[in-house]
Amino acid sequence: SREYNMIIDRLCKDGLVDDALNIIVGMTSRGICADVVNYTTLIDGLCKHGKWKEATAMLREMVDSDISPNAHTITVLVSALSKQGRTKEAEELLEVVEGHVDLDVVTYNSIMVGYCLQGRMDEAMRLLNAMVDRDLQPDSYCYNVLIKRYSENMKLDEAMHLFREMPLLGLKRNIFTFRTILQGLVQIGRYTAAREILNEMQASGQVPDSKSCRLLLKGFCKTGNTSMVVRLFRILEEEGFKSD
RNA sequence: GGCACUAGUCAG
Repeated sequence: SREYNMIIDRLCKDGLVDDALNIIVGMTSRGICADVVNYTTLIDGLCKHGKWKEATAMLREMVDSDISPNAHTITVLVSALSKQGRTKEAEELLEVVEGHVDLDVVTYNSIMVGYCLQGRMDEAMRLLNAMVDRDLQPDSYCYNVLIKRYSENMKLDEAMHLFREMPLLGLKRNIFTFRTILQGLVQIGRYTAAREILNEMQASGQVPDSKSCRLLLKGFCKTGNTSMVVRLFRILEEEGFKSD
């Protein structure tokens, strides 16, 4: 069934969801039982191509075949709803399945992203706390999303607070975390803070990626900070001017 | 018990 799933997934990601659906139909007609992974993969494909009706039909078919949805399945649905701004329905779905399905951080994060997209950061933070309440440890991914949205909304104090909180919770700040916070700081002209973060980053052994360097370079060029410009230029040089 | 493995989160 793994082999089938690789095909189903490939077809879905190539936009051939109808063909993917036919694979499942073909499986059942040959007496091969599609499993939760197969259904989830297809439902994800259907959701991502706007075929919500078909997606819910597949969910029903799955449940009718006595296959219980798992965290992945619920995440796929919740994520689709959230991205359409249907966060209320997404939360309702969670309420229905809580206690039956072991939801994980990714599931809650998907709704959190939905609230972020609506600019409802208070609700997004509520979801972060909901994870903790359910004994789920929010991961770097969750924090990166929040930091990014706070930064984009010019709420750098909130963003910085989360950024500082990460190591205290044992969360590793990766290249995306740093890029996001640097982007935010440069955007509102907090160059000194940006420089300090760069120091911190290098002190912790992280190499700033070229995107981070370039956005910093742009900022420090504007302020005429020659030493920083030179420093950033050197980092870029060592990386060989990659264009990611 | 450990590792690996086919699906999910704005890291476009």
